[in-house]
Amino acid sequence: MSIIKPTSTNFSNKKSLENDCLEVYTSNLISGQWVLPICYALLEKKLRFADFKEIFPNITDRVLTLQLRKLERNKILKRTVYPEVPPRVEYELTSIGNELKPVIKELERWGAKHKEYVSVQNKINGAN
Amino acid sequence: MSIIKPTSTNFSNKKSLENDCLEVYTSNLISGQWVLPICYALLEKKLRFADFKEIFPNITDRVLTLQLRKLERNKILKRTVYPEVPPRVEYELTSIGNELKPVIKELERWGAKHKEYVSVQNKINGAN
DNA sequence: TATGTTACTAACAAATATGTAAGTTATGTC
DNA sequence: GACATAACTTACATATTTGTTAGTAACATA
Repeated sequence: MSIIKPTSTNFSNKKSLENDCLEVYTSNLISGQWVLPICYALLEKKLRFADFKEIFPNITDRVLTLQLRKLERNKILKRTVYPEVPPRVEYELTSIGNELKPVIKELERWGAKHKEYVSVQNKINGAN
Repeated sequence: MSIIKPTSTNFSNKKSLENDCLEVYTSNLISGQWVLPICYALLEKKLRFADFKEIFPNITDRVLTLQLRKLERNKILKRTVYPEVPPRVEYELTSIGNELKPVIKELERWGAKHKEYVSVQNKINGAN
């Protein structure tokens, strides 16, 4: 999400891993601090740039733009610009974007279980 | 995965997002370039340090150590050191680690669909 | 006493992601 | 003509992750 060097070890490792492992491919598509929350919000309804800033008061214009553009590039959302002034831009999930729902649900489900697991383990081991 | 500043904007955003969104919580736990491949490999059987290096020839000792330690810290895997020389250390998934299987499957499923979606879209739009 | 083995660690460097602050654009309304 | 507006962009700074290279420990065996 910014400038990447197609010649770096990092880049080539990333590419070969995402080629070999579909789960890494997906993980790379939904990486980015605000990507999942953005998709989550879009599952409910289409949103404008300013809507996101209201939902996520701590995101900056720059990072919001970067993450939205990445999602657009990967066809997870569609960006519609209305030729008005001041500009109006709407973001909505594509069909494959909408299909992220079960993925997100699964992540949530496991996350809840993990939290529970950790708290139980900590009790057993008498952590404070 | 290394030194983090608990006072940075980045850190506090991350924390508040993972508090509010379970899917972000999970995503943060399975982030790290080699984490999912490591877990994937461990779903089949327990492995030693050198086994990982054989499976992933491009990972370095340092990064492998970092990622394994992160997984251990988060109780996704268990590290067993045998008091021998030369040392023998075995890594295996905990029960919650094993439960990552359906998560991984879901990520794979969506990834395959996404690849298909993108290729179809490209045909429609006459991309070369 | 020197060597080999395995699983690391340390010091440093590069790459990538995120954050800060200050513009810019185009046009309708005052 | 000056101003407000929404959705950005730019230049720069910081934070975090990943990679490179060169060790280290501890003991069994040669």
